[in-house]
Amino acid sequence: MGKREGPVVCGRMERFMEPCLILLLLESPAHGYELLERLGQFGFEGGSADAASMYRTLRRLEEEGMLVSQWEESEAGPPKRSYRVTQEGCRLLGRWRETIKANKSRLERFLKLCDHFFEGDEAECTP
Amino acid sequence: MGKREGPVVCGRMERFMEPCLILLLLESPAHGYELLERLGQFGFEGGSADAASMYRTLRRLEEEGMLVSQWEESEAGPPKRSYRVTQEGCRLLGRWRETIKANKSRLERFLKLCDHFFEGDEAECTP
DNA sequence: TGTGTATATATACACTGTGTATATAGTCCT
DNA sequence: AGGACTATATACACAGTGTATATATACACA
Repeated sequence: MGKREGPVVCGRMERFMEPCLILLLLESPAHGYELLERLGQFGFEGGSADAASMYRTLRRLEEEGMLVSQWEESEAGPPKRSYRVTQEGCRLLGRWRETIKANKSRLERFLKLCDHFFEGDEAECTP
Repeated sequence: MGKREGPVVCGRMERFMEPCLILLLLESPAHGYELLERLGQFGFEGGSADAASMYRTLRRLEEEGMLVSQWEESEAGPPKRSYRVTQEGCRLLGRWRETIKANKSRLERFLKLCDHFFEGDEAECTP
C-alpha cells in the first residue's frame, strides 16, 4: 500500500505552458489567476507549481514582446494584470504549432511500436 | 536570411529517451552505439548531445534495475556493452505508455483549439 | 478589532535534466 | 605515423521546474 510504484515517470513537456498561454489569450484577453483555471484543459493541475511557472512565463513573454499587459482595478479583490497577444506572439504560436505537431508524431510512433508488446489495455509486457 | 527567427521553441520532452530505449531493447538487445541510430525513428538526431544523454540514461536504467548489461568482445573495434530489458523494465515501460498516451491527448487538445485560429496550413494567425 | 479565507501577483532557492566539450581506447586504412 | 571510424563515458555550465515564501486587497464572521 506504499505510494512507491517505481522510479518517476514524469513525462514533463518543457515549456509547453508557453504556447498554451498564448492560445488561451488569443481566445480572450485575461489575467493570470483566471488563466490558471483555463490551463486545466491542457492537463495543468493548477497547483502552486503551475502558478509559479505561469506567472514567470507571462512576465517573460511580455519582456520578449509576445504579450502586452495592463493593470486593471477590480471591484472586489486586488488589481489584476490583464494580458493580450501581440502580432509577434501570433508568429510564435505558429512556430509552436509546428513543433507540437512534430512531437505528437513522435509520441504516436512510440505508441504504435509499443502496442506490439502489450495485449490491448494490459499494463505489462514480457522481456 | 539570418538564422534568427525569434525565441527558441524547443518543445523538448523530458526523459522521453528513456522509454524509447527500453522499447528498442525489447525489440532486440543491443549496445549503445547501435541504439543511437535506431533512436532516429523517435526524432532523436543522433548528435553528440543525444549520445551523451543516451549513455547516461542507459547507465542509470541499469543502476535502477530496469536493464542489465554485459561486455561483448567485437571482431572489429572496441568492446561493446550490450543491454537487455528486465521484468522491472517492462513494468516501467507500461507506466510510460500511460503517461505518453496522456501527453498525446494534451497535444491533440492544443492542436484542435489552435486550428480555430489558423487557416489550414497557414503559419500565422491574427491577434 | 482581529482572524481567517479568497483573490492576485511575484520571486528566491534548490534540484533535475540537458547540451557542450572533452577524454579514453581499440581497429582499420593509407 | 596520422587520420577516420567505432564505442563508451563524464565534468561543467545552463535552463526550466517545484517548493516555499512574501506581498497586498477585499470580505465574512466572531
